[in-house]
Formats: sequence, structure tokens, C-alpha cells
Amino acid sequence: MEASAPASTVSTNRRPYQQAARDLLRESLLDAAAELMADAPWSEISMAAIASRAGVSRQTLYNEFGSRDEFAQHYALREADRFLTTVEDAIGDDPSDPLQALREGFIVFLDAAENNPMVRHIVVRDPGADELLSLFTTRGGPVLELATYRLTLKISSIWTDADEADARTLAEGLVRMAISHASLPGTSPARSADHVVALLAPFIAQALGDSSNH
Amino acid sequence: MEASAPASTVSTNRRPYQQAARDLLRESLLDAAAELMADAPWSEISMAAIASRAGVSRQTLYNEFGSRDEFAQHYALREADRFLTTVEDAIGDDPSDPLQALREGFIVFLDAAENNPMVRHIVVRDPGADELLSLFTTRGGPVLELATYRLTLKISSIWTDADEADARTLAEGLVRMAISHASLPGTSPARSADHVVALLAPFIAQALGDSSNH
DNA sequence: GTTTTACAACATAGCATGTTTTGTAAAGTT
DNA sequence: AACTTTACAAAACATGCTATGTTGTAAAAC
Repeated sequence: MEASAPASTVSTNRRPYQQAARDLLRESLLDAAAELMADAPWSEISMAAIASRAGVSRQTLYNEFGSRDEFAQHYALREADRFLTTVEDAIGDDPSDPLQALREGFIVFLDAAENNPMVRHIVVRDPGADELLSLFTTRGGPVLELATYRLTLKISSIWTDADEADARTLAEGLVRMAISHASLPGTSPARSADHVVALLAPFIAQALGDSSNH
Repeated sequence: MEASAPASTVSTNRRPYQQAARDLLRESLLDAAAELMADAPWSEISMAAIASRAGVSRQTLYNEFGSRDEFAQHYALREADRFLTTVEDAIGDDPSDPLQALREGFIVFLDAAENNPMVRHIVVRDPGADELLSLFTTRGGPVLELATYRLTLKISSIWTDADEADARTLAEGLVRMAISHASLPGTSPARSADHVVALLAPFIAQALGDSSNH
């Protein structure tokens, strides 16, 4: 019935401008939500408020993201993604001093976890507070898996002679320690990082130095 | 005014029987609460129900423990204490195989955390569930500190040649890892324990073998 | 392509109600 | 002397009702 349209979806092949405009719209909406989230918890932010803040009608919001839940998921994923990138950047690309690199990444994480409201919502299950974004955090499983996965890649890419399994073990341990210190802080982020690095240093030394594995 | 009573409090110096009777009463009440807690969350258990279950009047309960909150705290503390004892027993007293000993303790903890309802209330902040016992868990800080402290003592007492600071670092790491795996389980307790032991083994080897510290 | 207007379904906040539970006190029982 | 029974005020909680706000969808207007 349709004459000229190819067999793919409408949104897949689009002229660059339209694609860019669409992305801009979505980003603006997510940004608007982020701004509102600074003042009020998710449960108190209406779709109307988000649209209005972005200078757009409520209907446009619903056209872009199907529902309130979908929008929340997109928002949470974008935030988690940005966050992991920040940590990866803090680790850097220099393989010469692994301990210092991991320490940096750890501190960046804990500092952000203290300030960034979104991260607080993901990491800490605040009972009397926000809840609602835990739609997708309900069990933090997905986030932990994503973070472990990306950190494993990062470690493997920098210290190429490390065993893959060792990298994964280390990554998961780091992520769990990071989440633990974020939700139950000891003293300062720097001191927490020192403790964790002291605890894991022997493992790292062994994994990096000991490449005589089977 | 008082003739023969010495200057100390009434409850401090008491004849053995009376002291024992009092302890028995308190334990019976705490046991009754534990039994009820198997079927319903704390918020749904009334003081009347606890007293009745223990075969005692409500007034006696209030005479022993001043209020509902106080009772909850005593209950939670007793449970935490028992729990730590169980873990310490699992670790044992044999200094010959530290890795296996810690693995045992870890598995015992995770198994109990899965089953024991009380531990679940302490460790995991279940949003849609029980809440109320988090009066004293609100921030798990106290529990984490107690557990870290006792585990440090345990480690130091078995492996006497280990550095005190190392013992504490290890203890806190173990506790945080245990809580992390209890609230976000990976696969099975045994596999979680294997991962953690693998990660911390190098640190343990260094701390125990390397007693040439300053 | 976006906005406006409209609307049904659902969720939320407030309120008046009756019931339960807490915490305390005094009198009765063994 | 310790426990139970009875009694009671204050607070917490459940219930049913109404009013208001929000979500999600659709159609007409710009």
C-alpha cells in the first residue's frame, strides 16, 4: 500500500537536521527534568511541569516519551551513563600507576554521590524520601551490572596484560565498595578511597605483576 | 529513711534467683516477639500480642521495657549479637587456613541474611515492606561499626601476628562486602564468598606472611 | 509539527468518622 | 513483692467520602 517508503522504520533513516532537532528536543526535556529535580523529588514533579520548563507543550512530551515511566527510565539511564563516563575519565589512560588511578575514580564517584541528587536516588534507598525513581532501581541489579561491565572493560583496556577474570573480580569489588561507601559513608571520600585501595592493592599487584597464569 | 538498703540501685545487687527470674522474663518476651515476627512485620505486632504470647500481662511487659521503641531496640540488639556470635563460631579458632575460615563465616552470614527476617530488616532497606525496626537502623552505621569491631577482635585473636590496622581494614572490607552481597545478591552465597575470598586473598597473605612491618 | 482544548480513568489530598493501641495509674490477687 | 486486672486519656490508625490534580489519549486549530 505504501508507495515510496522503504521497509525500515520512520525514525531510522531521517535527514540529519530532523534527527538533530529530535535529539535536541529530547535532551531539553531531560535537562528540564534535571533542573526541577534539584528542588523537588521525582514524585512531586508533574509531566506538565517538565514540559512547561522546557518551553514545550505537555503533548509533545508524551509524543517523544510514551509515558511517565518511560521518561523516568530514559532520564535515569542518561544520568547513569554520564556518571560512568565521569568515573572512567578520572581513571584516565595511564597504565603506570594503577593504584592512584583507581583512587581517583573512587573519589570522583563518592564526591558525586554526595552531591548529585540523581545518584543519591539510584544508590541509596531513602525510605522517607523519593522512592519513585527506583522503578528501575528497585533492585539495583541492572545498575550494578552495567557499572561492573564498563569498569571491567576500562580496566582491561588500560592494563592489557591483566587476566580477564581478574579484571572482572576487581571491577565488581570496586563497584560494590563504592556503593557501600556511598550509602554508609565512613569519614571522607578520600579516606574511604585510601582504605579501599589499601585493601585491594595486593590483589592488583598480583594481577598485574603475575601474568604467568595458565 | 530507708533502713537496711545500701546506697546502690535496687536492680544492681540482687539475689541470684531474682536476677535469673528477671532475665528469664525478658528473654521470654523477646522470644515471643521473635515468634510473632516470623508471621508478621513489626508494625503489625502489638504489645498486647507479645505479652499474651509470652503468657504475661501487658503491664508486665511495660514494666520490664519502658516503651515499644525501647523493646524494639533491645530486640534488635539481641538479634544482632546472636548473629555476630554465629559468624564468629563459623570462623572458628584454627589459624591454619584463614581463607577457608573467612569463607565459612561469609557463607553463614549470607545464608542467614537470606532466611532470618530480622537480619533482612537490619541489612536491607526494604521500601515497601517493614520499615519500623529501622528506628535504630535508619543509618546502619551503628550495626556496621559493631560488626567491624567484633570482627577485628576475632581476626586479631586468631592471627596474633597480624598488624592491628590490617585486621581492621580487612574486617571493615569483609563487613561491607557481606552487607553488599546480602542486599544485592549475585548468584549463590557460596559463589559470592568465593569471589570475595579471591579478591581479598592477596591482602590476607600479605598481612599474615609479611610480619616484617615497622 | 506543535499547540490547544477536551475528556475519561486514575491517583492523591483532605476530612470526619470510628476503632485500635499506646502508655500510665490504681485497685485487686496470689 | 510481683503479677494481673481494670480503667482511662492521648495518640495513632483505618475507613469511607469528597474534592482536586494528574495521567494518558484523541481530535480540532494554528
